[in-house]
Amino acid sequence: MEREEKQAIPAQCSIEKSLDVVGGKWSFLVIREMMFHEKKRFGELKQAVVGISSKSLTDTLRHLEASGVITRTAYPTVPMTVEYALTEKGHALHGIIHEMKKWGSEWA
Amino acid sequence: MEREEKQAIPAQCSIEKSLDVVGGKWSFLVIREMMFHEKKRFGELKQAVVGISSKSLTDTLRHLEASGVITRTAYPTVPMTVEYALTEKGHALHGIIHEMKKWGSEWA
DNA sequence: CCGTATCCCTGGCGATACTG
DNA sequence: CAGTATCGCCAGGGATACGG
Repeated sequence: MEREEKQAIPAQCSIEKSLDVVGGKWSFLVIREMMFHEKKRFGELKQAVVGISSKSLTDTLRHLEASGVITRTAYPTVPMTVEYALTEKGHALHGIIHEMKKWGSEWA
Repeated sequence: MEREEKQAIPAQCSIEKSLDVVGGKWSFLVIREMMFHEKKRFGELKQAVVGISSKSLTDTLRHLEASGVITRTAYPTVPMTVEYALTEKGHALHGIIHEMKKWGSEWA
């Protein structure tokens, strides 16, 4: 029987599940921006998240989108216009963001 | 054009400051263990945090210690005994851990 | 404007062996 | 037991160029 899963990465506790979504290097910073602005375009995010490259931003956005945390909406304008927004699941991350801001301001 | 001038990379908002402490790959999982057990020895942590290597655990512990989140106490027994514990600053991370557990259980 | 496609290099690990 | 030292892999991510 499968009593034993992979010994490598077995038990997905709630924290591990969260980390799988927002554990990336840039995840929190991207989400933070979106939480404060409701809608964000690619270029705006790239400017706001200081130091991120196009590739890393794309990767982060794709991952968050696949995780159901954000939505991507493309408008057939010329040039192209794309807007990203938090889903309900994404907005629910507010508690974590809030606690991190709080701890960072008090202790770090 | 009239954008708020955020300093290049070192723009340390509260979230970035938090990430600098607990943004590591294993940080949250190590802290989680210590938050539930008050005292933890090296070997216990290595068993509890499934998949972590000695090197990564050492690196994580050193970083957390340098950040003032945990303390390291070595007892001159044979063989050596070392205990790690959260500081007040470390215990203050409870809010973040709690929110991550909550979000992970509800959404992930 | 919003990406994707390459190239390439760093460093983050894991594995192993060894020490106090 | 609790690390340190060393090697080596390979994925992450930066830089650049280009396509829709």
